[in-house]
Amino acid sequence: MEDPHQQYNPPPLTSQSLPLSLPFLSPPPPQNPPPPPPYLFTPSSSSSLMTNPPDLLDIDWVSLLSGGTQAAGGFNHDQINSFKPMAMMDNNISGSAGNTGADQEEKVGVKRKGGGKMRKPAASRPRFAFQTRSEDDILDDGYRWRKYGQKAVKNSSYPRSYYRCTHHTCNVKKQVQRLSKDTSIVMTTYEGIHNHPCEKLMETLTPLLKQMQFLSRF
DNA sequence: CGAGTTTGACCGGCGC
DNA sequence: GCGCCGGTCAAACTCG
Repeated sequence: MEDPHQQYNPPPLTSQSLPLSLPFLSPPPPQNPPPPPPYLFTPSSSSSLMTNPPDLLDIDWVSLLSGGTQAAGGFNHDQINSFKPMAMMDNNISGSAGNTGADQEEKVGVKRKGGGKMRKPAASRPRFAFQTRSEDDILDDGYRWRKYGQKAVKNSSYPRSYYRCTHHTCNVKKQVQRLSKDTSIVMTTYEGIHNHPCEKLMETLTPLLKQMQFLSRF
């Protein structure tokens, strides 16, 4: 099948062209009612989304994304070549069988070996795909991931790797695949929204916070 | 020893 | 119905 990712060839990423809010970087704020979907680029139609995201150009996305240093949980944005918002693409991301969008907690009880896809009807989770120009397949986004699978993909000489967020309450997944057409580019697809703070961010901040708490007692 | 990776098996959806 | 394919599971393995 066609690689749907090829349908959109975003321009090289500049400091002006990153999405405002990324679900895998920003846990949903404690609001009530729940916050709007994390993908803030909401074009009038999904067809225009891929070709010309209109609302992305006047914001310093890199600053927003990186949150300071990479060690503090931001991307190494030098790596980021381009992005493609997948949230509107729903079941279009990969696979002739469509994507699962399956929440594990949505399982219908039956446990079996080898899994297979647990489909979740209609309402799929937000998805984002990034193209990064990097020799490393793994983009350091500040979260911790555990690999749970790897598959050779048709029409691609490189396997696709499957990762899950290691946080016990978090169900975010990502897929990583190097493009066979341009082997310097890695396509990373995120699925879902982290419901916890960035691990590295917390690692960085925790000592600082403790020190602040200690000092504030005086 | 726990956490993470590897890898073959398994499953469901889709096209024919 | 069958085969293909993508996604997931889980046992075995590796690593720190």
